[in-house]
Amino acid sequence: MQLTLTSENRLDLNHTLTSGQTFRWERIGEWWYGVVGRNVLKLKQNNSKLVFESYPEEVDKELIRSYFRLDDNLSSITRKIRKDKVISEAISSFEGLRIIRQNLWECLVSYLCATNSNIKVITQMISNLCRKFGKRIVFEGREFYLFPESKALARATLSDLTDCRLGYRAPHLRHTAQQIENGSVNLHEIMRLEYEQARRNLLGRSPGGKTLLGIGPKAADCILLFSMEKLESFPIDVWIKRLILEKYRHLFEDKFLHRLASTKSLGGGVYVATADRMRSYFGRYAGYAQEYLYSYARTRLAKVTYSM
DNA sequence: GCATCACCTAGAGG
DNA sequence: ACCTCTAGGTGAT
Repeated sequence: MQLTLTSENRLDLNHTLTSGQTFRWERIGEWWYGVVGRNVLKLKQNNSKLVFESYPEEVDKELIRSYFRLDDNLSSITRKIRKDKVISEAISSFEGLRIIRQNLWECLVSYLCATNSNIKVITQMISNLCRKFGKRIVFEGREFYLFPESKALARATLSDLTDCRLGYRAPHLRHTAQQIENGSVNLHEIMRLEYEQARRNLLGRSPGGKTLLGIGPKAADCILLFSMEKLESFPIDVWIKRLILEKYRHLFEDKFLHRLASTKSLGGGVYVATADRMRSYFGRYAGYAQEYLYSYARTRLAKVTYSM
């Protein structure tokens, strides 16, 4: 099957799949292989043609369209977020980079695992989880695994999870899986709320403690952006922090910049204030701006540690 | 609220 | 060989 891209729904598969949003895609030769929902997907792009296959079920164009958010009018969005020279250069360097529409549960687990880690290690953790708890599918002689159901992770023993090299995240993940499984947290309901309200729910505290262990402001923003349709969400990780301290100082007061620079990990207050400012600057598609800036920062910015 | 600290892990650099 | 640091942070005190 194939799908024709137009200037309205331009897509760059490589930029999109290497942007650190998802941890489940692998490039083998000229094809990208990944697992989406119940199927293995195999994709390649020739200019405006997107060729795809799937297994075991045949997926239709609509699934591809939805997954890569091809209904977002990218040229209109980039026009709206192109506020300055920095973002402008980022957009030009990564044309066709899109936000991927991820599954709620998979996204939650992925970003719970992503705390204080790096892409390579995160990919390994997720892969271990899928191999241990997900359904196996053999396609073209290769093994693939579906993403495990919440039930499977809620029932998992702690040692099964630590075997997946999750480290201190293992009890967080099990607790979170149990909250989902017993219905005390309903991701679909949270998704229906407005950004602020949804974020409060993800970070929420209940009398007994935190509802979703392992989910802080950064992880919450990623979940909101990648799986809850909150395109205004602007997650701040170390790369975006570096970029802000280098290129967007003028948006903040000196005193605040000093605080931002001096804290190794962004505490709640500093994080929220920074993210709020960036959201108000870029507007309702701030999340797209963040993705372009993130790719730009990772490839262009020198690695400097800001500690004053 | 706000700092400080501990925490799994793999890999790089001294 | 060993340390130390870093990497898409969060939770407890």
